[in-house]
Amino acid sequence: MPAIPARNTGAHVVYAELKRRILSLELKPGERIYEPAMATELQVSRTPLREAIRRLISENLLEQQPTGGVVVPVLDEAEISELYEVRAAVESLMARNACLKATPADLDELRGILARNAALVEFADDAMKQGMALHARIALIAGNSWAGRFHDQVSSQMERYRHYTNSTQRRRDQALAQHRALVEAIAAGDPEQAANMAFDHVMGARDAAVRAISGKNGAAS
Amino acid sequence: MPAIPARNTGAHVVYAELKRRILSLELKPGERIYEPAMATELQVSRTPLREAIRRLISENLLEQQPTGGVVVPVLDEAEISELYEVRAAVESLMARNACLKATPADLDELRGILARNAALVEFADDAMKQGMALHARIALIAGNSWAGRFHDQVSSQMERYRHYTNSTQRRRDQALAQHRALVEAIAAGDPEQAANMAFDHVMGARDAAVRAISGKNGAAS
DNA sequence: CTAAGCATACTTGTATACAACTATGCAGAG
DNA sequence: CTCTGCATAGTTGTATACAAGTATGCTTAG
Repeated sequence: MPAIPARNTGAHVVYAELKRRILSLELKPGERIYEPAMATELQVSRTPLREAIRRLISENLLEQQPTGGVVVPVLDEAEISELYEVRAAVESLMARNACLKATPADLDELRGILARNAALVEFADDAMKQGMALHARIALIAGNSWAGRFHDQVSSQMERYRHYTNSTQRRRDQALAQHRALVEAIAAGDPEQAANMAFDHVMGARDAAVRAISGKNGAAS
Repeated sequence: MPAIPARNTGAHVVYAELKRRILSLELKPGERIYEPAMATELQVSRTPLREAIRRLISENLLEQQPTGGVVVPVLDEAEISELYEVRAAVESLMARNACLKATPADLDELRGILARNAALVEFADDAMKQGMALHARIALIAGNSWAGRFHDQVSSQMERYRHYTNSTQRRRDQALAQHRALVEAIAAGDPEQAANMAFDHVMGARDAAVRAISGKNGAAS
């Protein structure tokens, strides 16, 4: 029982389910959504379904066609690079702010996450989750709710590209080292350096992702 | 006649009208929206109205209350600072990218905007519009559509705070000088410097806005 | 055989009716 | 007098019926 009961309306459930399917690629990019069929499948009427669809359109997780009708946006490889860049900009800001606001307790927390991260560096999925945990914690310390919101949106979008950007062991080691350096920069109280480290770290991830993709394409074609 | 017919459904019209009222503060912060009354006023049924409302909630221009019912979000002065920071991060990224991609023609375009801006520096409203035109052009040159989207959202939000942040003549002169320096940094092809100039420029605007607000409050209380 | 026009089926957009839920005020017990 | 419980009015959430628009395939003229 959450402190705030948190409205659990049908439209919300449908929204969550559709979002899950989109991010997991269960709903394939390019696929069109027909309201009556989907409503039947999800056991609701078209009204709450439409509400969920509209919301997903706002979040760029569905696309309205000029002719009327919605489709799952196609994956555009060039977009990955853009998303990483925006994430870099936002995380850079967060690192800067976190640096200015972090308490000793916050620093302990970050180092704790780092330690857990180090223990899991060889497992791709867990390592990624821990990495996200670190960034999430920094976001919290930074205390800029708008930055947090945009960061969440970008992260959701990137989720769809997960399959393209599988990390290598080498890349994970590098990321861990960069995370360590970032936390130490925050601890040192140098906001410029913290911002730069965060930016470069994410941009490094971007480059790795772009290479991974062009590699796959190059091999395939 | 636009090349793309651009679906003009009732829900879209309602969306635009509500957004206009929210941004202009015609709908006052804290005010609740009752669907039947608003639907009658806008001469549509509740269905398209609700669709518009949902979309505005997604964009954080309306707020859903836990109990059910939507209100116009209250203006929180602390939020202005957050919004400026996010804008700084995004514009900084855009400046960096624009620097890497700008063609000679692009540079001419930017300098042209600067010239028009200089001519209007004493008129607060026009100066602001020209300033936005410059940033919009840079966004276009940067060619990161996601950054552009987020930038638009932040700009919309800031619109609501316009009344608080009236610029002074001194501030406008300073902004013009910074814009000139930014364009020259882009022209010089130094992405780091361009990014830093854009960041510092917007952060300067943030500080001015924060001072203006605390000044008003200090004087009032 | 090709292409234009039309009829038809289907999809989305809107209105309205109904159900579930929330808040407010009053009555009555403590 | 205060607080609890309930009745009632009003609001939001959902379903369904209808209207408007879109695409598809057939028919027919060239």
